[in-house]
Amino acid sequence: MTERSFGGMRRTKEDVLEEFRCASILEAAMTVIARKGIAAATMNAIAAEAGIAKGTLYAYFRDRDELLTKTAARAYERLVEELDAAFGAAGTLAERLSGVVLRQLHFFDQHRELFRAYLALSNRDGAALRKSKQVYVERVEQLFRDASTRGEIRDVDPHELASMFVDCVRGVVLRRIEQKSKTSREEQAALVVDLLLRGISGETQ
Amino acid sequence: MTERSFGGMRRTKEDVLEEFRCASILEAAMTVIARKGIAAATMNAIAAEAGIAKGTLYAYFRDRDELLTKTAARAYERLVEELDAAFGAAGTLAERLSGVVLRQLHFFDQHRELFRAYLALSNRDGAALRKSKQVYVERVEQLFRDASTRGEIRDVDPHELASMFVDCVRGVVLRRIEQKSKTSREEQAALVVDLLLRGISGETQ
Amino acid sequence: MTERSFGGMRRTKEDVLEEFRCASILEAAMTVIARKGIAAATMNAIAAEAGIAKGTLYAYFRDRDELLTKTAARAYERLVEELDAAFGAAGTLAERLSGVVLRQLHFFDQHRELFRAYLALSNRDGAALRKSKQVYVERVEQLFRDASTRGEIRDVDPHELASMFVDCVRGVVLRRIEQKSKTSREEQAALVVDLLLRGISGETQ
Amino acid sequence: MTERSFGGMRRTKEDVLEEFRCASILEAAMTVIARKGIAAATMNAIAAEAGIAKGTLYAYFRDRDELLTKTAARAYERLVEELDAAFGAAGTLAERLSGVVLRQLHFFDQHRELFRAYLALSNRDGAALRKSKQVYVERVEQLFRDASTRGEIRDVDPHELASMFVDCVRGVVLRRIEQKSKTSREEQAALVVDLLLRGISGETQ
DNA sequence: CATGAATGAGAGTTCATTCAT
DNA sequence: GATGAATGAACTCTCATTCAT
Repeated sequence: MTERSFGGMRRTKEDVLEEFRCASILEAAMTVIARKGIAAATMNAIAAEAGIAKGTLYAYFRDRDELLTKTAARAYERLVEELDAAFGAAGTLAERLSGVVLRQLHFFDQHRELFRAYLALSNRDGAALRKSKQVYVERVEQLFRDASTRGEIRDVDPHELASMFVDCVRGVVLRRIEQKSKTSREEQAALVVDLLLRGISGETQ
Repeated sequence: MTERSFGGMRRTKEDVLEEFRCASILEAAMTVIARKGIAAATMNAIAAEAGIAKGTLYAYFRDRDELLTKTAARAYERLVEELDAAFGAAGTLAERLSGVVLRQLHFFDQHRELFRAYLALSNRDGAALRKSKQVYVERVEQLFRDASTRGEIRDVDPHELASMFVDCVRGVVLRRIEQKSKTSREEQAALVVDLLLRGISGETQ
Repeated sequence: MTERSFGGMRRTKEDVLEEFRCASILEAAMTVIARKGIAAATMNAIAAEAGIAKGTLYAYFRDRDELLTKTAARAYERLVEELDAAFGAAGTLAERLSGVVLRQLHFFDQHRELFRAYLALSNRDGAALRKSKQVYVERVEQLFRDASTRGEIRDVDPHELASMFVDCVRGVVLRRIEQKSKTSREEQAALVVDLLLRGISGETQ
Repeated sequence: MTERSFGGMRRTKEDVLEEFRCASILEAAMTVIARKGIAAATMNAIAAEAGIAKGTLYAYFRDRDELLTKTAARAYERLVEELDAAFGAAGTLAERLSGVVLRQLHFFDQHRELFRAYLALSNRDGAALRKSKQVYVERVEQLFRDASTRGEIRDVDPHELASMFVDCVRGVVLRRIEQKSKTSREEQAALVVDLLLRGISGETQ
């Protein structure tokens, strides 16, 4: 059971190292983008931030485009990881949605810089990015499907619904960061969810 | 009636000319961005599109950044102009919102390329842009204020409401363009407005 | 008859300027290549030699490849210009060929550095180069055609003949430069021509 | 019979190994150059072709320059080996020269790619290359010396003669490859030799 | 010794900006 | 004021070379 016993193990070891390097480069890219925007995220700057040589970047990513696209994808993954617990929580739709929004507000309150990276990166295109974005949206979508199954909500295209929800939350975070909103996270989360659930029609309902 | 007679007039004349030049440069910038994206919108390309010399751009804009930011601002103005009639129309909130969404979907269906410019430009920052964006949001906001006054809707922060509405519509347009949505504009508009008004809670309401 | 009289004239003026710039860049390229070889002929080095900025090169040549190929073409043109009188001279084939060889030896004795450029450049490919090379070979070819018409030589494919002549002369120049040959130009020229005309068979002929 | 018993033997053994390694690296270099040209012959590509690690190249060659120069030298050696039989054959000068040309045409018809390597490499300088080139020329030279001794040809500097012959043959091969000549190898060989022997003067001889 | 990940100097190229005309 | 040739800083990307494993 030594490392030598299984060739596969050694392979894995190298893979782990490579993965680790990739990850720290992506991390560095996110940091730089968060700090100075995407245009200033030069290969030079990213390499410096990662503490490696410029040329080394090209050992892990074909070119700048691939690096940035994968950075975007990684950013979405990070968000999904962060929200995983919230997505998996039990409760009514309202409770679960509130949980998600709250967690997201919390996450970006703590990693304000990261949000700049999201905005800057989310317009890029590329299969990898689209896939990661999709994963995120699908998690939200599932919440609505569940609620639909349980008869909690009326019948609406869950993909469109999830997309709109995501758009709204993104906007809320943006405004929160820009305007240093004084409203508490809880209130903001409640507002979004309340609107979505009850709509804005007159009080009589 | 010599040129000297009315200094003020001449001033104005020149101003008009300057404004006209500015406008056509911004127009050219939007065209280029729509066609090839923001990265390809070099000073060269914009000048060529505008039919003037590269150096002349600097007589009207301090640098590329100012030019792009003002282009973004102008893009929002264009949208507001386009939607002016819809904003001013009479009717219930639902009717008016539907009108706005519909008009916007229609506008971008016809000027699909323009939407690329919006996306590309909307993340820039700068006072001019913020102001134009704000004008757009405020027009929406007013719709909600009116409805609130008339008791059509319950009491919700109209600014937040308007912002979310804008976010949602933008998302709808984006998905419409990306996925070449088959749903009619009318259906999509109705869906958005319906959701916003009634929420998604169970059918019983 | 002022310059303004003819739009065409002004046009020409600009063209002349452009042509002049191009020419001096090509000159610079040849100098650099002659001095350090083709690999060291970087855009930087060429620009420095020409006394202009690196970026300016790209106003006159699409990229390095085009610049180098045109440099090669220009080098052949120079040679042809240099040999023009010799090609046009009257006399027997032997006299004319001797004149050509002699002139070429003379030319490269004076511009020894240039020869390095020829060697370095002559292996490149590209239509422009091929054409200029062809012009050179065709001038030689014509000498043989004339001689053939006049019955001075037996019937041999003149293109092949010219090519071989060119190859031989090139070799002679090369050896002359490398070994700092002590033989006089006249002797060397005579040798080449004599060999070509009489061949090397036994004295009895 | 331990390893220590014959230091000399071990030395030799290692030398053989080293020589073998060197040879296969040079072989690999030639293959790469023939396939993609000299510019694409990176240390990486050569190592990959040779099936060894990049760093190992530096155990056998000081740097890229030495490797390429020795590759050029090796290329000449290969040619000489190929022509060895032809050089050693009996017969008149005409027969022997024809044999050499024919063999060379044959060799490059079969290894057309190799010729690219020759052209690309032949302009390099360095003692090793010069020496190998010289060996090749000297073999040709010997043919002329023999013929001279036997009174077959008139008295001409055999080195110059050999060099010109080599230049001509190179040219013929080049044109043959470029223009996919339809003439048979035999005819082309005969032409070259005939010209050299009899010259081109009028038929009357 | 062989390896190949890491290095970093330096290549080609682009383009915002300036300024003499 | 308009022009566009010229600039040169800055960018992406390559690759010969080194050195810890």
